[in-house]
Amino acid sequence: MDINKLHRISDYQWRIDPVNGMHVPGIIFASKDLILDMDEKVYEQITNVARLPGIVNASYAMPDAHWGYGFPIGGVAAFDPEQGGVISAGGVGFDISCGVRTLHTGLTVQQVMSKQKELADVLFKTIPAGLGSTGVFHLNKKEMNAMLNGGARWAVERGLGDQADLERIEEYGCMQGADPDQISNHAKERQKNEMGTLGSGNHYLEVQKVVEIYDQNIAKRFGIELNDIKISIHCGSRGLGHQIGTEFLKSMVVSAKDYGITLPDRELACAPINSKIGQRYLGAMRGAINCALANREIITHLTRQAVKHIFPDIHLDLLYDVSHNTCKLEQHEVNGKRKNLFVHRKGATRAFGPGHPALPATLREAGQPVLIGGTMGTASYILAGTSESMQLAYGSACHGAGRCMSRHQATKLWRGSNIIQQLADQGVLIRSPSRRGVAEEAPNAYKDVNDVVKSADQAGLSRMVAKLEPLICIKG
DNA sequence: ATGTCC
Repeated sequence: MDINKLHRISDYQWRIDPVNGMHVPGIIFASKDLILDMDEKVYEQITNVARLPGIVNASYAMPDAHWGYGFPIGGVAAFDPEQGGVISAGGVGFDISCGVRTLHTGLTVQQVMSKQKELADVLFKTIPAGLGSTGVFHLNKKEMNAMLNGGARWAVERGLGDQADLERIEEYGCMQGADPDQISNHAKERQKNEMGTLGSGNHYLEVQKVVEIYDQNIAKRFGIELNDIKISIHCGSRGLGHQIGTEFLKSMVVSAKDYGITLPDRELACAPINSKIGQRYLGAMRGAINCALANREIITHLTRQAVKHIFPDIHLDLLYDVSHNTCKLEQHEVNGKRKNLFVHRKGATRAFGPGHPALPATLREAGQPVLIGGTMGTASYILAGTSESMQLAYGSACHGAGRCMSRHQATKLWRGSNIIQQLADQGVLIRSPSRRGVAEEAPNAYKDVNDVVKSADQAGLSRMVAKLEPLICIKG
């Protein structure tokens, strides 16, 4: 990106002044080097989002921002329903409520390393992964609707998770306001055999080691110590979310004209929040959020079973679960007034600061855990939401490393088998049904997660708490 | 991301 088009506010905050129909400025939170490496398309997309009706404050981009469908991935934008604000299927993304959860294990590095291969194999055998993978649970129509309404709470009620997990999930594991009637039978059909599956692409399950602590006080509150073994799960709403996104995107392109909305880009198809289709999408998307929460809960259940095969006395407790493709109704202060806003986070993590009422009592003083997934062979990070972040971008932070290369380009440069061998030499065991998938996800196809996280910390979006490195990765 | 194109 041409940095000369931006105004420097600080080393980690840059502004695009509103021009040509932009209602608000654009704000990018990133270091100069990360911005120089961003595609020019990201600039275009940030400015296009700023042209949508009812946008409040600014169109934001997180340090891991890259070119997405309509909105940039790493984009955050909030809309005011009282000012004609819109909701956009492309602003949420296709993999609705894709997210990360991290589990404590209580295992030592020695325990895991002495059983590294066995653990990798049993996890790979137990957790279905890959494109089109199906699970051991099959939902009839009634159960499908119960799942779409109940989320992780539905899974726990059926013995597929712990009650204690629920307070460690955004929305306490159940997104209110889901409307399964707004989800097509086709979307439900695609999902009925896919519960408890990882999926493909950048989705994974990782066994990780805590290698660095940056904030002892918050780490202690989160239950993180140096050399701890954690397990992180990254996946979303599978075929259901994708189908909902596809269908509503088409409908919103058509309906935009009816509502007098001029789209700066077809991919930014959207509808007024206070419109029939806007409300329908909201109900469907909330169902997909519950689908992703239930999916991660079931995968957690399967992971607990798998780990018990090798370590019978170990039980995994949930640290936290974050979603990073959502649109949520939240209260934020705008010019000194509390406003109800619909906050789109696409490839961006909610990062509420200390004291926020949405956080459970056990985490409220520390701030929300922000779980940042790396790539195979590189680090993941745990951060904490800050008070400052609430003012900067509605309490939001980055979500991962962010791609810097297309999947196609990656498969031209690398072979999956070589990547797996290289990582094995570094002590990281990979298990995947797809060699090509591994090549597409090669660590070097991503930005340096260390730079991304440092920018998020320095910009004030979140505070670095701990760094984790992978030992085992089950890759979709 | 995705029954990797209805």
